[in-house]
Amino acid sequence: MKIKNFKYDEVGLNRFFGPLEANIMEYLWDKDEQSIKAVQQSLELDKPINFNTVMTVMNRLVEKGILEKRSEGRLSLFRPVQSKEEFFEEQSKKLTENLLDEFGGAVISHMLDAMKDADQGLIEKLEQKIQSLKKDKL
Amino acid sequence: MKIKNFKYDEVGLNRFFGPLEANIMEYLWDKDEQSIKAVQQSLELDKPINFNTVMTVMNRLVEKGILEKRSEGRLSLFRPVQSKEEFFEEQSKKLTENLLDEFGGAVISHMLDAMKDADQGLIEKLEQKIQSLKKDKL
DNA sequence: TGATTTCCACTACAATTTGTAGTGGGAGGT
DNA sequence: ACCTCCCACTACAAATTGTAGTGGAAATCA
Repeated sequence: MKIKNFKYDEVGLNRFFGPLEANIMEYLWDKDEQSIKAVQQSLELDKPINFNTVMTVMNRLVEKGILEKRSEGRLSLFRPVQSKEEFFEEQSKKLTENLLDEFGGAVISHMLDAMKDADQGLIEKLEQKIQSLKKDKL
Repeated sequence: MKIKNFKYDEVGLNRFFGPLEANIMEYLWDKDEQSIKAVQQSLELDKPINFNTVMTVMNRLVEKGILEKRSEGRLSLFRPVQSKEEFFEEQSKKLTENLLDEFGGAVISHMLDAMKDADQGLIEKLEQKIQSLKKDKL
């Protein structure tokens, strides 16, 4: 099932997940494979959270293909299918492709506008990339 | 309220709206200010759609700040706040900024990768943009 | 062994979003 | 006075996300 939405008005993981989901993913990406209890106890440090609530959301993340579930005896252990880096890599790639498909050249303009005030090095890098791309085309 | 989500697995207006909302917006962007009845009758050509259904969704679009509502006697007329071009311009801009904020340079790489297989004209355009950017910096 | 604790499955409910549609009221025409 | 048209208000359904109860099975403890 994977990710379906990119939220404008959130930041980081919250762009892709609900707030509780995001906290769970954050923890699991930090700690790798963990039990529900471990996750729940960690979240509990912040504010009270029911064990069953955490369990339900984690199981839903499994259904969505975000987490993997493994049984160790009667204990269930959960782990992200992708690393955080892989996840962000994939999402940024998909979003970029989606944006280019949908809006084409306008995205390029916006991108350069946004970069103009910012990173000069990025523009250099971009230029080099373009040069090498042009060479490939010949 | 405005737009909150960008949907990966849809296309065009359906990335920003539900399917009925999208049809309504499509029609209003084509025809400008229209009554509910006019919209409903147009949609009806495709498949049966209840007048009240169209009305409810249009009123919600007003609440979201997408449409403007005006009363002409006892008739209500609706019109998009932005032109379709303005809308896409704003969304692509916001999304691009969001993407750069969130993922930085990775987006540039993905962009170039995506472009490589595709649009040669886009690369030219990009190069020109960079040239003019570099001039501005001097 | 019997009681208690731990962990999980199953189930259910609430809020939000989007599509759907009924009821009823007021305005205008016949 | 009646009928039609348009709208306001209300309600319900599916999906998504957060929340949590009940109960069963396994492990632990007395």
